[in-house]
Amino acid sequence: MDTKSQIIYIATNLFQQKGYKGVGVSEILNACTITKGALYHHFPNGKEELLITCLESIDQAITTDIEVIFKQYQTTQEALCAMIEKLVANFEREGTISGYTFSSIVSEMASLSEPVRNTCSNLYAKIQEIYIKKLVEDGFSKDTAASIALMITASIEGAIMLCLTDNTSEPLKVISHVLPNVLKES
Amino acid sequence: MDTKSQIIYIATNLFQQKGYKGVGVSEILNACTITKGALYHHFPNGKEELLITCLESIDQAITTDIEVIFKQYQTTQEALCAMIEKLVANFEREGTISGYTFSSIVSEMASLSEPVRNTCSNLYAKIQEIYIKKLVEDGFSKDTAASIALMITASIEGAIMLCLTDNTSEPLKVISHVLPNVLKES
DNA sequence: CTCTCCATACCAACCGGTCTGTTTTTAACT
DNA sequence: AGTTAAAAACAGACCGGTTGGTATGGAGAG
Repeated sequence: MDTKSQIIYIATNLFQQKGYKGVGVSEILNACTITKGALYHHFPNGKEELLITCLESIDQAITTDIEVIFKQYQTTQEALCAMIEKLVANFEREGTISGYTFSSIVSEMASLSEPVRNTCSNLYAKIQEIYIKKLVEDGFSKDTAASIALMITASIEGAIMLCLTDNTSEPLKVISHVLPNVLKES
Repeated sequence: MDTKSQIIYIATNLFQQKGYKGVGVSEILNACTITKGALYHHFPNGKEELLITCLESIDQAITTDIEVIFKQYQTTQEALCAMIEKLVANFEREGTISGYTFSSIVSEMASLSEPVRNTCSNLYAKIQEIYIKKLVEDGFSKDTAASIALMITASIEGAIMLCLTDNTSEPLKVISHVLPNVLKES
């Protein structure tokens, strides 16, 4: 793997765990066993440019992953269950959700950097698009599909946060059981 | 208002907006128009002690506020609608949710500081307790009440995050319409 | 005279970022 | 194929500014 990809991969993990300000440039350098010259060669605009690149990398990872799962299962409900199960497994294995969320960055940077906020906004929109598409296939109208997709996104993100605070995978499991109620006609 | 209360009040707002690492001690000092001597007199253990005090202050504010609303309305659903409406109004007035969430601190500090993580965990538990109590009054069993309460908390927190990223109050409004579906028998 | 409360000067550590110089790879020309 | 120039990739010293935190000293109240 080339240096740039490695930087992105490692920095992404760090940012997800500790947020933007929580990770120092030198910490990234140590983790990658590179020096400042390398980092500022690939990311001349520094840390924030790296963050945005990482966010786009997360975007790729999340959306393709979700899309794969959503193609495997017939209904939205089944796909959601499988997806959350994967999140739970991920959490129980690594003690943190890596790769599926970037809430720490959102809540930290939304009020500080417009570019970052925008990138995150597009990311969430893209994820919801996948849900909406499947929901429409399930027979929902476009409007209700959009509402449900938002509800799904919100509750999963919130549940992940509760998992981190409580140090249990329970919240995600509970969400998985309650979400079907949202997938009924309104 | 005495100096200590003022520090807590102002620091709480700053922490909610920018997270823990996002706020410098000197920034707090400027906002309070005090000096380091005052801060470290009232909080000898420094910034983290101040944060935890702020979290407990948020706890007080949130729980009493929610409790007032939940006593005003008959059913959980009505109370929730009123509560979210208040959040929406707050967001549209101030451009940010102040006083009702601390997600930025959670996702940032959960993996870094056990004391902070624990404080946050207790906070969320306390909020859910209010929901659960009302839900049991509505006729739900204790187990399903707990599940629903968690779902409510998660979706609201997630919706707040989406509001911040999208810079709209729409997500909260949508949640308000979808949440009733969760309040049916499972 | 003491104790709470606070102001100020000071500190080492670290922050993100720049700069210059060196190595390594690539491309072109003979 | 061998030589060479240019460009990409990187190393590491250096910088001003800021970080959270400490130590000292003074003002005012009891």
